[in-house]
Amino acid sequence: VSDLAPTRAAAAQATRDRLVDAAIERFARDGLLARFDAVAADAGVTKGALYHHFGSKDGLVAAVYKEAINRHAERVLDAEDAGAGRHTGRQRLLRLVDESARLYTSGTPFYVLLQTLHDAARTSRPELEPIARRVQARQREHMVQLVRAGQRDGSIRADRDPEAVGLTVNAALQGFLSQLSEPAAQRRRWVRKFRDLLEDVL
Amino acid sequence: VSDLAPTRAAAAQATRDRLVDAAIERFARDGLLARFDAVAADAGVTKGALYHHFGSKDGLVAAVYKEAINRHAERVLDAEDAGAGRHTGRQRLLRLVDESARLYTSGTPFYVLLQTLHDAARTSRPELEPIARRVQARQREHMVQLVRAGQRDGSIRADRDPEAVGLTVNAALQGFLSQLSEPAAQRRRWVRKFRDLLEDVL
Amino acid sequence: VSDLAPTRAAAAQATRDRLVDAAIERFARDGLLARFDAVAADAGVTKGALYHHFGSKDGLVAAVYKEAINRHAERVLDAEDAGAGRHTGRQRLLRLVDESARLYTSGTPFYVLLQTLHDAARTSRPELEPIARRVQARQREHMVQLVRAGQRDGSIRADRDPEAVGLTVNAALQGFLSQLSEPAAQRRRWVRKFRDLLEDVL
Amino acid sequence: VSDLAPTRAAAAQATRDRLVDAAIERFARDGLLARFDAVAADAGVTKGALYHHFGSKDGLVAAVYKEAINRHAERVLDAEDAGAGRHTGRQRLLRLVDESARLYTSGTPFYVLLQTLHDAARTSRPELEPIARRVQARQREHMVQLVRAGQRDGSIRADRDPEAVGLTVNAALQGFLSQLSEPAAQRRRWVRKFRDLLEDVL
DNA sequence: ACAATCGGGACCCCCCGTTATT
DNA sequence: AATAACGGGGGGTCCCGATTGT
Repeated sequence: VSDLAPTRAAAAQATRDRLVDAAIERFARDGLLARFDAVAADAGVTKGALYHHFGSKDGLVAAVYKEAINRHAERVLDAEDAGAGRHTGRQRLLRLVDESARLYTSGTPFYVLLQTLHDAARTSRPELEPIARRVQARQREHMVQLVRAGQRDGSIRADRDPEAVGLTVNAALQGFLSQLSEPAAQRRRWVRKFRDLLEDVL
Repeated sequence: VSDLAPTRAAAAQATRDRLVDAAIERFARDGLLARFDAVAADAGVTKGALYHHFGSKDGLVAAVYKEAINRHAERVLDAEDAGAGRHTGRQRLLRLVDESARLYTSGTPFYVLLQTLHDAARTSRPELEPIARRVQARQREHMVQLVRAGQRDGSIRADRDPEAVGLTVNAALQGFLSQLSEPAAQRRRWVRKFRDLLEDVL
Repeated sequence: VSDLAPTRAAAAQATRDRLVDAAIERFARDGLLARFDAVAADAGVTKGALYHHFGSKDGLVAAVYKEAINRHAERVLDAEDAGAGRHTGRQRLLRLVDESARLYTSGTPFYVLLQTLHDAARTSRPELEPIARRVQARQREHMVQLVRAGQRDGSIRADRDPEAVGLTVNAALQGFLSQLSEPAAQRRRWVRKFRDLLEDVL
Repeated sequence: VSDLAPTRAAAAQATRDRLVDAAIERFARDGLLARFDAVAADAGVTKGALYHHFGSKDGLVAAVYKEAINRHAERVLDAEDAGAGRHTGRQRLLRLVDESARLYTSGTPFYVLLQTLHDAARTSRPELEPIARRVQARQREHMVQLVRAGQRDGSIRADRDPEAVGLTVNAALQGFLSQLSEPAAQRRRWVRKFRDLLEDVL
């Protein structure tokens, strides 16, 4: 008749989503060491449900990581193509830099968490490494593609090695943004200086 | 009296050193979550000694962090002034990049640990933050100084903003080297490309 | 209507049988602490079905115990009357000893499980006790009957107390066969020695 | 000066002993599934101390098993040599049978526990197997020795195979006494009948 | 200075049972 | 009849720190 009444599978999916959301918030505030059932309690269910959906705490962390990555990617890609006027490779590259800086320095719990997850993947949680590798590779390739596009449309100097430029921009951006201990204003100032240098170099 | 026989204080210092060394090795292998008495056992003493010297586990971690930073700084500064010929700012900057890359991609437990400590300082262990801030600040300033020196001796283009260049090099280096999941060869290749780009830009 | 098409009830019975079979295998391998849904998964259904058929885990264990006892009894009684020639009480008694030894030392999961269930009935699972008592009583009586039959047909010395002999044979057999930790060959050697002694004593 | 003040090591040993005693009582009443800290609480300490002394619950169970075996062995060996008059092999063998029956049918928690531990060693707790094997082997050998001694001193018929007799007595005894579900009076009656048969056969 | 022992809390895992659903 | 989601409690492990002794 109608799907006004949530079907079984839909309700389960909703629960799962609530759990991921709750985990993002809780992990962002308390770190990845946050208690297992605190997350469940935040989502209004019990540990049993959490265990049912994710199998273990590691499973939950992995799910959160994937979800966080996807949400960030969506935002950044949206920004890249936003705005009026022409979209040269150079413009898109700079917009990506700006938007990444804006988001990561926003100080929102979400980006604190995302940074934490990236770190954990490299150090304390090797099981997240494959996920991290994939997202890093995708990001690097995307950067290099933007440089190549810029060279094709004439907005970026053709005598630069596109791979060198793309990788460097990516690395510098990461380097700047991972200095979480510095105040956001400071980091933004650095990125601006970096951006100006970039304008000269491209 | 005489210090031919090792004084009580000297013996204590020796124990303390052994503990720090053991902690570096153990943390490098098992991560910072390694057990408190595993470290002590490695050093041939018991937990009591550790507690006596460092007060708490956090105290030990902090001591290890400081020690690791000092050891790294020593090595890198040595390399910067090594070699024959003139030591222009440009040369010293490039040597610093090379040597940092060499060390961090060496895969030795020591550098795995150092990276882990940097990460922990910004995410899971806020008490390490002050230490991290100081070392980062020193590193950034040192980079900028090298660029300025290069501009004074004519080895680096004078129309670049020295702060922008120094900070960017520092950030990019960190970005490249923190990708621990990538094979060392890969990371070294990236740094080489970065170095070539740098030669053009400076 | 017709029962050409398997009726609902028949399908249910088939599921029940599959569950018992799966439980025998799983319990034999992992012990009675095996997980509830592991059994169900082995049978290709979920926990719910198990709960539906047996009410609880204890219910399943009890059902398995009864089933295992029946299967064993069938085999042993078959063997007792097998073979050509006369079937004196003595012969039947010795055949029962031989066959029991053969089966329990076979090392098949089934007999490992049967032994486990006997043990559990007397220690950790008092609810199985009534079942165990019945089967033990039946076994003892059967032994004594065989001795009495042997005395009637002249194959066993008449001056022995039939109850003493029957109970002792039963007990000794249990004692020998419950030494699961010893290699089967060892246990079989013991039973052979016991059999030889028995030939002299009967 | 004096050891009135309990030295450190002695106090620790006392704690350890209290823990073993508490575990014996608790396990005897509630089975081996008894809670870890219930034992500790009974002994007046906390889980931490228990963990310190035995490493794990399995470690505690193993320690309890060993201790229980030793206590039983002491009692039974004492009884074997007790009483006035000559100590022929035959007498000692029969006394051992009597005393074992008396103890195991005493219904004391201690012997319920001992039986439980024997069972667990063969089924649910393979890590106890080595301990069980050793004690069983010792018991078997002891039985056979008694028969041999009896044959040497003329109290037991020389034409019996001593190994067959010893092993059979041992096995039958185990078989009788492991029928925990039967009332003690019943089991004692059986053992008496067995004893009478034995008198005829030896 | 260092050792040995003990206190104690927190947390994840585990798994059984039940309910709503088809 | 059978499923899948969910509730919910309990236990062992772990490990830091404190105390007491030497």
